[in-house]
Amino acid sequence: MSAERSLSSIRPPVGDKREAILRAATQVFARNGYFNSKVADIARVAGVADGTVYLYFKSKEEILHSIFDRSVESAILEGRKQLETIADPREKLRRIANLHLERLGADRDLAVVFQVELRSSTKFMEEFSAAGFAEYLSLIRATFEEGQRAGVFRKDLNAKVVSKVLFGALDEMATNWILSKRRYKLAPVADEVMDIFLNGVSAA
Amino acid sequence: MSAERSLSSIRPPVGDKREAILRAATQVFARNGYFNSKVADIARVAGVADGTVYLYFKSKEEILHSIFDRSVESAILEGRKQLETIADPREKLRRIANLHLERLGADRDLAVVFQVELRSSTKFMEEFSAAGFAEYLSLIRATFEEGQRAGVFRKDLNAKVVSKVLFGALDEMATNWILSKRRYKLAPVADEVMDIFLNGVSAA
Amino acid sequence: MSAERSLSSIRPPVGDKREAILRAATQVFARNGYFNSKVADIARVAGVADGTVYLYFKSKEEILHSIFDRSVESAILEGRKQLETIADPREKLRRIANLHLERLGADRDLAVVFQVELRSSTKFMEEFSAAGFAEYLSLIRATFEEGQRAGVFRKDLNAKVVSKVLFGALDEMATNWILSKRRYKLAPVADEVMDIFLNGVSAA
Amino acid sequence: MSAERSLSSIRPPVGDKREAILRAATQVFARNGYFNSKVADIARVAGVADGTVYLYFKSKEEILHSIFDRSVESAILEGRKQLETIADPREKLRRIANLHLERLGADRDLAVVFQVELRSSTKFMEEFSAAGFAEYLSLIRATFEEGQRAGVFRKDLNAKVVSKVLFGALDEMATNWILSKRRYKLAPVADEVMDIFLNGVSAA
DNA sequence: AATGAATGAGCATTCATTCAT
DNA sequence: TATGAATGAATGCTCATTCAT
Repeated sequence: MSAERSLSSIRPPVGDKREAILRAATQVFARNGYFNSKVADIARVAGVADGTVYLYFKSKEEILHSIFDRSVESAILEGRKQLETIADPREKLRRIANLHLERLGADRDLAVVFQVELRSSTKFMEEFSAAGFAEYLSLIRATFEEGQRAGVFRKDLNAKVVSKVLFGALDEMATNWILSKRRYKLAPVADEVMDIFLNGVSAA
Repeated sequence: MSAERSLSSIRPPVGDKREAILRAATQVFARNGYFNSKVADIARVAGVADGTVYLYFKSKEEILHSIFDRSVESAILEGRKQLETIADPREKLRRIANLHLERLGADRDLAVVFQVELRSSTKFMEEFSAAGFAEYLSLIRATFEEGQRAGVFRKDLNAKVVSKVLFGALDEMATNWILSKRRYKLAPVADEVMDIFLNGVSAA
Repeated sequence: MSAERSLSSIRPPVGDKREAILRAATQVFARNGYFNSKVADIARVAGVADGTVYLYFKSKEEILHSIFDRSVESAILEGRKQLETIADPREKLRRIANLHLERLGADRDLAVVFQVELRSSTKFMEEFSAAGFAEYLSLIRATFEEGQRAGVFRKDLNAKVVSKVLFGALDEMATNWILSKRRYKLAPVADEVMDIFLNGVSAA
Repeated sequence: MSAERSLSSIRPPVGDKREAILRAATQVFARNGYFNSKVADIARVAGVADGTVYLYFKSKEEILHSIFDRSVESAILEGRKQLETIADPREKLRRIANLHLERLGADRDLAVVFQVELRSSTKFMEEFSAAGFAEYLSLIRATFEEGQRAGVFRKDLNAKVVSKVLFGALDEMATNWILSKRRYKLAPVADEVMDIFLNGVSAA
């Protein structure tokens, strides 16, 4: 990486502008809302011309999709990687919860886009749901089912519902954090949620 | 009733048009999204002229607010009323959860507006949060605290977090129901959620 | 007239509402401009319902015409009457100038409508020109020609141009008075104008 | 010049579109009146898209202001320049009068905008008055005062009133020319006006 | 690849006018 | 006569997208 940087010409590396546009869009969408954001604003913040945006993205909507895709993809990758080193399903779920809130807590603008802007239309929600989101829920469900088989989680519970309950609880924490006037750390909230959740789903 | 109708003048009852517009807007917003909905569409569905909408509402945004206000107000009223007849805090929370999902499950368009359209902008979310929503969360929290004092709920839990966990779980059920291709009854899901939740928060 | 008044019922005399609407319109047009004035505003100021305006006038434009017609008509009538008692053409023109500025100076709103609003469109200007205005200019011209025949005014001048010069000078005084921040009496300005004018047109 | 043209790119010169829009707007305003003119009409006549108008002007109103500003500015510049070569204050005023009517007489549409459209609202009149118009009146007044000091004009006259009398007379000539069905040259009328005016204000 | 001037479809809102009562 | 709720045509302006350079 250092070699690449030192060798690279003054011209920015390929993909640099694409990144800049995604970062700019995250900021602009978070502060003005998707529908009130102008492509020109994104271009200005990214330091490129309006037309340049269309060299990297087909439309304003595709930018929103890309923000989502990029983040969920990396979240799932990192999640899977970390879970490999953990054996206990309860610890696995704790890890998922922590990662979930850590990531959102680390980038407020990104969190706003995820918690607010991505919910703007059923159409988008459906695509959103169809894509990485389903995979994310699956990861939770699979982990829970693993725990059911291992006898650490109640076998009478519907794993699908359980995974939604956990996701919903975490999602609500993130949304509340965004909207809260008070400034507090989001990640630690994961422990409180897991306390309730694990107590609710653990086998006697 | 038939007598009343036959005697009443041909003129529609006061508030008829306002109601028609709110109903039409709920449908239109639900199907196209708030930002993609045209006031002309709402007027057409409501069976009035475009200009008539502005005799009852100051702006398109005020229509969205009115849909929210009217529904939350009636939900809280009904909730409080029903809770009066119940003593057990666990049963109270079950009742809240049931009402929550029953109401949304009874009107898919309204549910879409609540679960999707009302989340479209931080600005609206903040107002939304500030208004009836905060009151709704309070109702849950107060009920939980009542249970803590009565010794039925764990005293080591933060009531604020607990109320958000419950709300988040229910909210997620509603959102999933809307987005689901499968058609199922939403209200019964409340029991599954409460099974996990109450198990998680009940005192040993 | 007194008999008529004392005999009239509590109900306002016929024409009362028409008058009220014209007065209201003069005020509203003067303060907001013709195009920015709403018929509803006029109705409110006149103390009648919106629809009532249309019982007395065919359209908003007709109200403007009526304000003009009524005023010019009465101005010409009064002008002719007063001129009958004067023999000297110079005095006659002085009288016309005084009446012109007295009338406008007596009702600022009316003056604004005359000096500003009535000039808003060539279409209106043309009609305006065709109607009473031409008659008014004729009155000035005839008086001047009378003076030429009597030998008091220069015979080498074109009476048409002269009448426009006088009208233009008076008109400018009125417009300036309206736009001026300073509050001063308009009528006395007539003497200053006539000093210059008569000196310019009088025979040696 | 031909070389320059053949070498210059196909791209039109900078300011070309702005000029085209101003010219088109002058024509459209003159023929339909400011309030009845649609921005779309202006765009069509200028040969540009509707949106392009807003790349050069902030609003429809700004177009009107710009027409006025551009013309008055150039008129004052040219006026001052020509006056430098003249010594006699009487000749200077004659020159002003001639320029005034020559300019308006040379572009009927522009004249209509000046004599009619710019008078449409007190608000505009006030701005209009405050801006270049005041400067124009000052130019006349200063010239008259110069003549008073030189002993060629009556010292008993109020220079402010005198300048308005002259402006008003010229203004009326322009307005009448616009409204007249007959087609005649406007500029020569200046001499007739000045004949009366100078006779009226000259010292014995 | 990059630019940014140009495009033109799209829409919330206003308000003169009508008409059932 | 009088009302005022209802109408619906009309338009300034925005902004995502294109494309000549």
